[in-house]
Amino acid sequence: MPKLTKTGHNRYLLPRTGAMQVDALLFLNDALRSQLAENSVELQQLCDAAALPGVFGPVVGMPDIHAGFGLPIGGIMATRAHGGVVSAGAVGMDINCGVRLLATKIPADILDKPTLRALMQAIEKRIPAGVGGKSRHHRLCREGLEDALTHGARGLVSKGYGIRADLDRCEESGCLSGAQTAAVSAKALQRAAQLSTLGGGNHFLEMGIVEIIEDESAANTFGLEKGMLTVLIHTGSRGFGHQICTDYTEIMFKAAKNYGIHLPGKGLAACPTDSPEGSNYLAAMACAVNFAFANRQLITFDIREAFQEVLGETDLAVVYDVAHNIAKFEEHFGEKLLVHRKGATRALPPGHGENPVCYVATGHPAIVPGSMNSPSYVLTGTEAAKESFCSVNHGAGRVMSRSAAKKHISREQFMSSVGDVLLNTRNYKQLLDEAPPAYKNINDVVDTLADIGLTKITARLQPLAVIKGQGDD
DNA sequence: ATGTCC
Repeated sequence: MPKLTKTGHNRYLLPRTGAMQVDALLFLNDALRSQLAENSVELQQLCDAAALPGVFGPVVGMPDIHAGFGLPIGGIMATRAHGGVVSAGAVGMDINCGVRLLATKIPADILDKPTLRALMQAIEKRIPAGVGGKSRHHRLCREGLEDALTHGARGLVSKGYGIRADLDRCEESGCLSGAQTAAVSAKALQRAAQLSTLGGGNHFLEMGIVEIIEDESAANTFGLEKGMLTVLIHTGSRGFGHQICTDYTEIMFKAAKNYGIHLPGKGLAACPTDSPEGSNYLAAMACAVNFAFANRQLITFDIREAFQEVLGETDLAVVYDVAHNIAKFEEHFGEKLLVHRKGATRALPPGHGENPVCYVATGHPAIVPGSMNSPSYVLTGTEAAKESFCSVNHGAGRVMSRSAAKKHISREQFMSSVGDVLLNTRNYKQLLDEAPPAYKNINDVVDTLADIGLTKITARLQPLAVIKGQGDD
């Protein structure tokens, strides 16, 4: 493995060596660099990805990088659309894990704690959270599933679960083309009954306040105003996407040798993009992408209903909905590429034609969720971000494994790290692996990119009330 | 991330 070499401010390189076809490029400040061990798993994973056939360099590591299954989380791997490979593990288990931000016209300071608690309860009553969990929209899951998988949020809006403006403010307008349910296993389809559930792990629903505005003009365009209440939805394709990743990792792992592909491990199992295995994966992946868009659309519907019940208010406007685990065909450096973003958020620069019409002048918002009491960010892409295939980070990134967090974070540390934020804690021990000390400092992570012009900060959101999925104990 | 190992 090559030595991690500093090449500039907040900039490191793993120069191509051995089987690597291309370099790996990382963005780290001094604090984040010191948290990354030489020869660490995440660095090895970047080098492994750089050795796949048809990879178009560099493989990129974001400042929130940490070890994942195959490609690290916080990793971007572009492959040639023709002559390259697609890897299920390089998209991730939670296909189209992503965030949707809603803006309200409600000044956050008029909501006292009992009102916030009432809103939390009205939301929790409607949206199952935690591992497992069955949808309360049973009829939709039964009769509308095919439509949700092929048309995503668009299918739901046409059924009355939202408005046209919601779709205008979603990546891909809430529907990724190319979805084919025939490419999805029966086992995965069974797990699709989780439509409109939150899930566990790092997923959450959060009410927050627009605390700082750094780019007044972009904030205006996005409908964000200082002091106003926001709602952030962080979830993905649940057991459905998980099953598709598992299924196709197995299929690709077995088929790779037929294409003469040497795999560094199962996590990066890959097949040619135009092979039957590769194109079937992309057709199934699109179903999971659409499932997640539909999931966030239904959750939006439920949250609007909850606000109606408690406040008599349904004016919750979608600011944007963006994936951070996805593979998409895009053009970069004049080449047609398949960009795998795993724990990385697309951030197109101003003027880029793929922006939604309403956001062409600013570039679409790239929404970066914090964790519990950590702030979330609204960012935009820049011309300089073309270096990272128009991508920014996706969160803070783990600094402690789940098991290490459960072992080392004390009750006192947990309580003080949560501070004044209202949390639906049933048993704090279940939330230790999600507590802020288990993560890197999100301000460091965002500043690492902002300092070198790879992104521009629009606004910072401070959490007020957070709903996390938990088990029964 | 995940019916946290069919």
